[in-house]
Parts: sequence; structure tokens; C-alpha cells
Amino acid sequence: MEQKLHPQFEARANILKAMGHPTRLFIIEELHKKERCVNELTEMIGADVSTVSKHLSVLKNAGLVLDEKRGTSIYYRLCCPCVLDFIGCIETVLKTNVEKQMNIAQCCGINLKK
Amino acid sequence: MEQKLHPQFEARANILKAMGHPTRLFIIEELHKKERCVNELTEMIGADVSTVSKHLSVLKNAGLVLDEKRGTSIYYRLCCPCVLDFIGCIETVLKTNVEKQMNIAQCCGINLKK
DNA sequence: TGGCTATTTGGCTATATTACCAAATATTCA
DNA sequence: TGAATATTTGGTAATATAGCCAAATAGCCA
Repeated sequence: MEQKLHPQFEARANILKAMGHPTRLFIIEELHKKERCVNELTEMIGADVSTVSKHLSVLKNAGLVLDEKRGTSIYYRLCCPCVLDFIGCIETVLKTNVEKQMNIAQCCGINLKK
Repeated sequence: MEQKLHPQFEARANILKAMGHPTRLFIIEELHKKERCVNELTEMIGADVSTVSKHLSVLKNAGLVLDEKRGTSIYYRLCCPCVLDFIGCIETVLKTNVEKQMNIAQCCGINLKK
């Protein structure tokens, strides 16, 4: 790979990678609605607190969320809400994929019950 | 995690995960410019052909690219160019991160040479 | 057919990621 | 200070990913 461009792709990839996990996507969407502390997110997600904490630190390292300590809790919030715009495009990709599958099924004479 | 929502987050995450690799991001940008065969991409990237082929299959499985065989080559093209829109937002995140780091440096009295 | 080129697949190793538990840290409040 | 709560960190095991090489597959052309 062209040596000059590589670090840029690396940096961008890190951000996408940070978003590329179901739990972290869930967190991003929740934080888009309102800020939340680790405890609240943990209850919603239903995993171990330490797991959620680590997911949050991945998002924080990627620069996608900010944290603020208030009292005994730490509140996280989304810092670049534009990442939510991705979802629309991703849904398009998913929809297209489903349609592709349905076409294949139809060509094979598979009867798709509605 | 709410069981109902989980598969949706899973599906979305898969697409972001597919994009979350420097080489694959490079491929996506190249294919945005014009379609390319495996061979051409391999030369640009400078890795083993088999490695590039596998990256392409990740992108294909995610539904991000399409392939078409012509003669002895297989040409790939981007199917949802909207994924390129992500880049703008990602660059914003990156820029914000750099600014954050610079502020920290400044607060610590670190002299940043221009 | 046989050789050539393009691509994919299988096998392997090294590394990264995820999840849990347990322990450490920090803050509040009695 | 000491108990209670919130969060992070370290350790560890299971799984996933990435890269290379070698081998298999497919199409073209002499």
C-alpha cells in the first residue's frame, strides 16, 4: 500500500472498527437519545459491567464519546452525532442484500411464504 | 440486550466491521473512482493476491461490492456509494481528536513546533 | 490438449477481540 | 473512618481476524 496514505486509512478504519460491534452500536444509538451512565447502559444491555465499561472505553479511544464524572457516576455522551447518519446508508445496504437473496430464491423456484 | 433488537444491530455491525480495515477502506475508495479487477487492486495494495481476494470477499459478503467476471478477470465495483459519505464525518471525528490532544499538550506546557 | 494468467480456497500461525470474574479505585454518606 | 455504590483494570479462555504460502479452479489461446 502506498506508504504515505496508509496512516490515514488506519485512523479511519479504527473509528469504523469501534462502531463495528452490536453492543457498541446500541450504545451509540442510546447516547444519541440522551447521555447515560455506565450503570444505566449495563442494565439495558444485560452484560457484565466490566464488559460494558470496556466497550465504552473503545468508543472513547476512538473519540466517539465523551465522559463526564458527576457524583459517583460517569456519564457518557456522543460527541459526533453525525455517525448516526451512517445508519440510513447501512440500512440501504441491508435492504439491497435481502432483495438480492429473494431474487436468488425466486430464480431457484423457492416459494417464499409471506 | 433486548432480544428483539439484537439481530438488527448485529447486521449493521457486520457492515461497519467490513469497512473497519485500512486495506478494505482503500479498496472501497478505489472502487468508488472506478471498477477494478483483483489484479489491479493487488498491485496498488502490495500484499499477496490471496490476501486481497479475501478482503474482497469480506466486502462482498457484507453486500458492499459486486463482482462481475469478464474474460479471465473479475471486476469489482462499489454497490452503495453512499458509504463514501461516512468519510466526511469520520474526518471530523479525527480532527476533533487531534484538537483535543493539542489542547492537552498546551495545558501541560508542551511546545508544539509548527 | 497444454500452458498461461487470474482468482479463490485451504492450511497454518500470529495477533486481536470479546466476555467473564475478581480485584482495585474512587466517591458519597452515615 | 467504614460501608455502600459506581466504575475501571488485570487476568484468562474462547473465538475471530489477518497474513502468507501452496494448491485448486476457471477461462483463454496457441
